[in-house]
Amino acid sequence: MHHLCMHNRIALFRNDRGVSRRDLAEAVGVNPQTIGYLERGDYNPSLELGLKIAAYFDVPVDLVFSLAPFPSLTDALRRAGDA
Amino acid sequence: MHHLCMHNRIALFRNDRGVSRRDLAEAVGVNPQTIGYLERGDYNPSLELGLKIAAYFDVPVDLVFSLAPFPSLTDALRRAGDA
DNA sequence: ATGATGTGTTGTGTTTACACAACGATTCGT
DNA sequence: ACGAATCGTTGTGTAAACACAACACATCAT
Repeated sequence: MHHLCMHNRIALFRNDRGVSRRDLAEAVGVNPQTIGYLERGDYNPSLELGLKIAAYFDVPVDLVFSLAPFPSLTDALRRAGDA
Repeated sequence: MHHLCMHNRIALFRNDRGVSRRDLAEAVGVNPQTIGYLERGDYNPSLELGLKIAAYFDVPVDLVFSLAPFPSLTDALRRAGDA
């Protein structure tokens, strides 16, 4: 498959919730380095792993992963009325 | 990663919309056989492919893919009030 | 000062998601 | 009766998602 790049907010959610890579990795059943690979975009997760990660953060998948780039955090917060 | 099985309703949506494997494959940019492999659970899609398929059917990802088994169509329709 | 913890990265394997070609079976249009 | 389209399946090859070990660097607690 020719792949257009995949965007994710794993690091964002992880920092927000104060959980380490090791914690997340353990929770979803992968190697801690795998989380690192995902965060820096070195490779794209399987759908299964994507679903597990989203489930761990208790948000819908498309809040964590998207084919289109995510808006900046500033914009997202502004739009959420959290200013 | 140790994987618990992945469920999908690709064939269901495909039949419902009257689209062939070739059509879907073409739309999401994979080989037609790949769709067959996915439908019969021979392997699990990448997150990218999962997102593309859900986007093609214009539904959220978790309507097409789930880590837990889907309810029977009968139950789903009953719950939807389509009886 | 030292040890624990989190992060970033690199390297070597294994497994699996894909591509692509090929074939048989069924149904449908003509 | 014939061909076209869809489906189901099998086989071979490649690229990428993983596992796991290892190491450098920073921060923080003791």
